[in-house]
Amino acid sequence: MTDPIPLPRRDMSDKGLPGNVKVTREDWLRVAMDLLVSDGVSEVKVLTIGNRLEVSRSSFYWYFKSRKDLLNQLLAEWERTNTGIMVAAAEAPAPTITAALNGFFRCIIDPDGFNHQLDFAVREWARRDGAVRRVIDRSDSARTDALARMFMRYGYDPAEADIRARVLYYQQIGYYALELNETLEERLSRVRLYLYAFTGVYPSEDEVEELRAFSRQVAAR
Amino acid sequence: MTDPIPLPRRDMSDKGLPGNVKVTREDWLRVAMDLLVSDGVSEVKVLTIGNRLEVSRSSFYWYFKSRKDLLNQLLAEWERTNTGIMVAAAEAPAPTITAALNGFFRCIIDPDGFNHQLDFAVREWARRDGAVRRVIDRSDSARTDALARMFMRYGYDPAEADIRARVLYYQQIGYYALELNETLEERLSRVRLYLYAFTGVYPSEDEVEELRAFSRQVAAR
DNA sequence: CGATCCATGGACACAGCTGTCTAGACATTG
DNA sequence: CAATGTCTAGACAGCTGTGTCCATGGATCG
Repeated sequence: MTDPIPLPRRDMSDKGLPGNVKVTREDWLRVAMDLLVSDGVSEVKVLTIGNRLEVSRSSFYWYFKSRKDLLNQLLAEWERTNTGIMVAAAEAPAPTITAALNGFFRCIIDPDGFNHQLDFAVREWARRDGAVRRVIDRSDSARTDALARMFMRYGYDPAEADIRARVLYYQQIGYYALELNETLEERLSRVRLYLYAFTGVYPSEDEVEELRAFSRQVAAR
Repeated sequence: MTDPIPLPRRDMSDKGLPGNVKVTREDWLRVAMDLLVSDGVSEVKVLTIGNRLEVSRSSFYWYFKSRKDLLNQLLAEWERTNTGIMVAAAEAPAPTITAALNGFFRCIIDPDGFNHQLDFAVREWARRDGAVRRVIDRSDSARTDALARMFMRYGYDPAEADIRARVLYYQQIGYYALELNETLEERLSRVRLYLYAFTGVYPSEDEVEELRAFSRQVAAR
């Protein structure tokens, strides 16, 4: 982790950094992203980030033109990651619709997959910024379209596929909006009926068990 | 961005207000609620409200102990109204489950019913305030419980009723979270399939038409 | 060694918001 | 009429946040 060799220059841990450098541009971005995710855009403050990095606030302006400049880059980062992951999950091949839906839920559950806290922070941000609003609208369309195509691949007619995609996607966003704190077991106990409610088809026991196993495995690490 | 929008000043400049009085405590509350709904809790500022009322900011402190005092009353107002309306809609008698669901949607659609913008503003507020968070949790439970009982009244077994209530409620919250701007006709074209997706049962043509008629009537006024 | 560049810290100006204090303005009441 | 209570405006203090300016410290390279 702490190499005596210079160059890696991205860990805040020690002085692998040359000269007077204490933090990098990536450090500023990383802490800003953490703040955006945990506390919302209004808490992404130059002062706060500087304090966390234990670095003077004015150093910020060496790396970024302004606070707005920083925020734009956070938005670009969100756009680059979150939507692509969900669309890919919806497009992954699977033997049945319930198995395909499992793939969607795996992407939702996986901490390395869809970052719902980031998604929601950006969504809140969009409430007061028209430019952000437009970026989000594009992503929402891309996601629901991908989910509708998923249903269509398993024989749902386009109108029903569209509705089921919307119900599924809206429901998932709503689940996050509510910020419930269910236990893992509560959620898992409902897997079978959720899969049924979303598809109109009962999943096989193997499929139910597969999603439960995946969830427990994720929770364990 | 937040330019001084004048306006919501009361109609007749001095409507029987005695003496030097320009605005009432209710004026402060009303404008504060408008701001909460449209721009979120962070925009509920004493200065902003005072400007809109065209009244000195310092008058505020005659009516309220502090900004926090004002916010507490807005929260109480929300608690008093929004949840009760939705629970009542879920409990209203109806001949079929699809008709009962229609009742829920009517409450959602009616501008005098459930105020989703307020609901969402309070939800965002709760992200950074534990006390608000607890108030909301109570309401969410009350709402989903009422919806589950609605499904059970039409013969769904408790487990399935619970899931369908959650899918319905989460989906509705998600719909608002996305802040889509569909046209009325887009929404209405999906009524039949929505009713089917949520219940597993196709609604009668009369039921579909009844909700559409209600929507158009609301939109017209 | 000295010139140069990168990165930082601290001072400063400025803006927005909350909350306090005081001097009044105006009706009501005695 | 005058005393009282109710409401308001404006000045002021204090805090937090952004952005600019300038001096300085350290690594690197000629």
